[in-house]
Formats: sequence, C-alpha cells, structure tokens
Amino acid sequence: MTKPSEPIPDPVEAAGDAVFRRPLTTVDVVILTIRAGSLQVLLVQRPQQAGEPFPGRWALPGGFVDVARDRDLQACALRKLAEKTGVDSPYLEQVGSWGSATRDPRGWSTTHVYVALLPDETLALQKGGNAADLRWAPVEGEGVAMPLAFDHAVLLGAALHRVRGKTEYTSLPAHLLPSAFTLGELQHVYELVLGRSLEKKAFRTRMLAGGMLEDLGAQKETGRRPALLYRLREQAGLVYFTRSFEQR
Amino acid sequence: MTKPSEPIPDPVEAAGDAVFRRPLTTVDVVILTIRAGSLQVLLVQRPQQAGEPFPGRWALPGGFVDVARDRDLQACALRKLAEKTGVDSPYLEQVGSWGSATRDPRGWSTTHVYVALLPDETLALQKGGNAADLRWAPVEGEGVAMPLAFDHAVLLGAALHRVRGKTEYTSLPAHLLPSAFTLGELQHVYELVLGRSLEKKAFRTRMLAGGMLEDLGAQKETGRRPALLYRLREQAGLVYFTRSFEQR
DNA sequence: AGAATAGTGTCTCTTAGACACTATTAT
DNA sequence: ATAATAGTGTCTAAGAGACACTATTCT
Repeated sequence: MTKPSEPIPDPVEAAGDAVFRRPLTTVDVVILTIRAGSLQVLLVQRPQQAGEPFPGRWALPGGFVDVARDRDLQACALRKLAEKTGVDSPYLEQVGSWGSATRDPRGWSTTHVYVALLPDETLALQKGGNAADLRWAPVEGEGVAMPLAFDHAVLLGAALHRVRGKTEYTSLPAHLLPSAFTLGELQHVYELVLGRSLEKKAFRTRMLAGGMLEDLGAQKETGRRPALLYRLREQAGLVYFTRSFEQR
Repeated sequence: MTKPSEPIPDPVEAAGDAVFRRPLTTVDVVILTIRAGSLQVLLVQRPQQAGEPFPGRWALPGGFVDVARDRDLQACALRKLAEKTGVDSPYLEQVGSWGSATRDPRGWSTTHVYVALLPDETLALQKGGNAADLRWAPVEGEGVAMPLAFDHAVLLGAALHRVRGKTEYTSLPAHLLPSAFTLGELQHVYELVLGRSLEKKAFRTRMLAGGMLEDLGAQKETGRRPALLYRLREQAGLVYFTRSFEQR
C-alpha cells in the first residue's frame, strides 16, 4: 500500500474560508437473497473489543471508504460485497445516503447505502469461506427481528422500501433467482418480496408481454407437471411496466 | 467494517494519515422552477481566483458540509438553498450520491445531490438579494446549454431523470406551482417537464381522481372563460398513481 | 383415480387515449 | 358572431383481477 504524501497542507482547508473538518465516509450494503423460503439479509457482528461502537451488535456489512483502493463509491460497495460473499457481479443499486452529526458516536459521518440482489446458488462459495460473525436474517416486515447497530434499521428499511416499490412495476425480483427459472418460481419470489399473493394469470401475462424473458425450450422437472424454463434476456437494466400491481 | 483484525489501533482515530483518509464531503442542490415558459435550473458561477477548480465555470449551488453547523445532510441542502434563494420549505428530495477519486481535482470527494422544486413566485425575494454570479438557465433535453464545472452535468442529468420519472406517475410537478392553480396550468407544467403534450381529458380525470386537489371555490380570471382554482390538499408527500402516462 | 402444479379462456372493471362536443368569458 | 380557453361525453383499447377451466406429471 503506497503512502500518499500527507504532510502537505490540505488544499481545501488552505483555500481560505473556515476549516471544514471532513465527515467520516462509509458504505453499507444491504445484501438480499431468497433462502429457506424467505427473503433474507446478510448481517455481520460488530467486534466485541472495548472502544468499538455497538460491540457485538449485528450490522449491515460495510465500512470506511478507502481512498487508496476504491476508485468510486460503487467500487467500494462491490469490494465489501466480494469480501463477504465472493460474488462480484450482482444486481447493485444505490439507495441513498445518510449523514448526520449523531448517527455514529465517533463523529459526523455519512454512509452511502447500496442494495445488492443475489441468487442463493451463487453463495455456495461463500459458505465455505469465513466466519462466525456473519449470518443471514429473515426479513420480517420492515426489517429484521434483532436490533441493529447505528441507524442500520433505518437504512435497511429504506432499502426494503425501494426493493418493494420497484417490485410493483419492474422486473427487479428476477435478479434474486438463478439464471434459469420458471414463471411459477418467479411469481413466488415476487410474492415473498411483496408479502402478498398475486393473481396468476395477470402475473404471467405481464411477464410475457414485457419481452424480457427468453424461453429456454427446456423444462424443469419438479415431480409434478414440468414447467417451461426462462431466463432474462441480455439487457442492461430493469424492465419497467407501465402499470403497478394493484391492491389485493 | 473492513477486516476484524486491523494492525492499526483505531482506523478512525488514524483517519488523518494514510490508512483511511477522509474524502471531501459536499452537497449540491438542483434547484428547479418554471420561469418564462420553461423549466429552469439555478446555477452559480465559480470564483475566478487562481487555485480554485473550474474558475468562472457555471455550477450547481452547493459546497462543503460544515460539521459545525449542519445537523445532517438535508439541513445542509436546506442551508445552501436558503443562502441562494431565501426559500426555506420547498419540495426537497435526495437524488443520490456520487463519490470518486477523480471528480474533484482537490482529491477523493463525495457529493450528495438534492433536487428542490420551487414556485416561481417565491423567488421575488431572492431577486433583490445578491448577485451577479447567480443565474437561471433553461433546461434543454438532459441538461443546460453551457458546460458545467466538475461532474455537475451528470448530477443535473440524474436529477432531471428523477423528476421526469416521477412526473409520469406522481403529483410531483404541482410543487413547481404557486399554492393556487388551475388544472390547465398544472397540465402545462407537466407538459413542460415531460417535453411532450398530454391528453386533456385523461389528465383531468387522473388529477381529480387522485384526491389530492382541493377545489378553492374561486376562479381565475384570465381574459377568457375563467377556470376553477385548486390547491394541494394538506398531506406529507406525493400522490402516486398506479399507472404511468403512456407513450404519445 | 387423485393430488399437485402448469398453463389458458373469458368476463368484468378501471383508466388512458382520441376526439368531438358544450360552456363561459372577452372583443 | 368569433376567438379562446374551460370543461364534458363517449367510444375504444389495454391490461389487472377473478375464477373456472384444461393439461401434464407423479403416486
């Protein structure tokens, strides 16, 4: 790690006006997947050492931006994600940023929150890796059952709100599935994310009309009637539908 | 957090030296209004002094978070807004954050972008205030005609994309109008923001069905047939419609 | 045959788009 | 009367919800 020349006066503080102390800058990642029949979020346990804030509490994976290593905020989020899961190309979206004098006892801090959606299958790698201080927690309502460190309950709530919002009118939940899936599995994922059931015919019509799915011509053997397998067509982002799912 | 066992005693306390140098932290505000028949954005001219980045270029209003004055990021955005316009309670929404090693020549920096929507009328105050280094620029397509400092063209583009997106399915553009307005004026604002015309009957049906408007029982005298005046009903946020406006 | 899941047919309801029509003002 | 803008009536099309129906597999 090369050491940048630090003793040089800060050009910003040298620029005249009041001295602007710099806030702490972190990135936190809300990593979601479908596991064991529910939507789950990856948490890390904070170190037990004295002097650490929230020792032993569960928290979102994240940490300080490393200006020597991270080219930009998204690269920092991808680094955190890869460190915890081994996954390097998930669906990744920025949720927003939170900054205040009080959210971190160590001082004025801002965090940049990203949400990543992973298929469960890609996680086989990670399970062998580290560590007892990592766990998946099922999402219940707007968050998880245990208290979280810092304002992470708020950050998680915002990420879930974003994901649920987009689930109403985009193809987003498809990124929680492996590359080949059936329409039944896709509908099940939508229902898990939204926490309510959807009408089968309307769901299928919408998904097939969206033009985002490619029929793989293969079938999934499930023990009952086999279902057609689809995959997401090659395309940059999400498909947006012009109508939301409606109430109930 | 990064690695549990870091050889440095406390990375935060060490934040002045090589390990976790803190990025610069700024807030930029995209201030939009309807003026002279078009959507316009407020720009400030960067100082001409040598040593300043982008001297003389136009830029979004913004600047460093002042950890001594700003309670949180939104308070910082409101402060910047009030400094430039005198307005203190606009529609204000966070667009996102941008951070990288290269976006500011002075070093690794992050900015937090907010968008504010103002009725033109509230700006009478500001016109008397300062200053020759402030101007309104008409929005053309994804941005403005002149080049902007830093990556502000990208930030402005993202804010416009957000505003246009929400214009398709929320009551957002109403915040660009004074508190009393006619449906014709409201439709005109939607059309200016979207850059395309909307069908009158469909527009009126949607707005009135949304339940967000309150009939003031008064009429606006325009020289032709007077139109009913409405105002936004008291409510926290936006009204979301379950369908987008559709193409053309 | 019965269970279970995959997939379709078809009706109703809501709302956008199109567009012609009426209503109210000023000149 | 004419121009101009405000506001309505009404038809069509698309797609969501409801729900019953058929289809294909297993035991």
